[in-house]
Amino acid sequence: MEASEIYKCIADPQRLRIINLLEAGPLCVCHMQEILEVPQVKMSKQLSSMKQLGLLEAHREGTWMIYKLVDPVEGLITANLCYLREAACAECNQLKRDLTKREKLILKVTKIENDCPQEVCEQIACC
Amino acid sequence: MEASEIYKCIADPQRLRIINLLEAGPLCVCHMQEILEVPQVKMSKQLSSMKQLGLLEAHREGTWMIYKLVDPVEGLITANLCYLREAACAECNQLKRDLTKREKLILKVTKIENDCPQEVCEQIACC
DNA sequence: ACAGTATATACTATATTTAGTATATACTGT
DNA sequence: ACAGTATATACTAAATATAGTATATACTGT
Repeated sequence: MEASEIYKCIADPQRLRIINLLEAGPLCVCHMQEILEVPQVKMSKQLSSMKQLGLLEAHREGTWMIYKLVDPVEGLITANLCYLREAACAECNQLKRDLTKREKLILKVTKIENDCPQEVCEQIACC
Repeated sequence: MEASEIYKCIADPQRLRIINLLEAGPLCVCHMQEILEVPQVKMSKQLSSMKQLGLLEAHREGTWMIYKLVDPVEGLITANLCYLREAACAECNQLKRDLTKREKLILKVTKIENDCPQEVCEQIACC
């Protein structure tokens, strides 16, 4: 994977936010949509481009698609997330807020068992 | 300066090479052109966009324009150059070759005093 | 004032990226 | 088989970025 491709990817704030979220653990599309407040098409297209690039992988869990960062995470990604989280800028605050929102959402969906069947809850990070 | 703007900038391999060169010291446009082997227009336009973005600054020295990274260098830039130079990838080798070429060029122009008057030689890094 | 060198800009053509609407696919529970 | 939910894709319009040619500007030395 070329460095320039990775930079192009994270040059889009929305895509950077996706990576930031996934670094904390796998998530399904609909939850990312909810956290980032973007329309479904946009979410889906961005995820698919990042998957194609080789940064993400996905598997199906019922009707959900669960996305996660490939393992091992691309070093350039890790280095930049690490840098940005330390920095004190508007963009970085956004990333932190997203992580908080993620925590809350996970707590919520974990409690409503109808929204998130037990066997799924135990397997994946997003519920 | 937004992180995404910086990523957009270094997402272009050519611009990354320029930054990599300037991190080693100021250079005039024609020398960068020679090292990177790009047409004058392209060089000039890229430099001007990076200057506008606030990454570079320039001053005139006779007919030459000497470009350098702003001081202090944007942290995100430093962090990424640092990372890339350690990495073992095609792009990174290119960056290293550019620095070698820069050394050679500087040695050369320093010796030919006609090409590079003494008072300029002492002031700027590129000759 | 003029020729030469270095650099920048205007203008245009072309390619790339992004966003939106509509539609398709994959799966679940009834 | 059918309705509902989640996700992906095709197609199109619009915005952005890039590259090339020609021309302009800034300076130097004669």
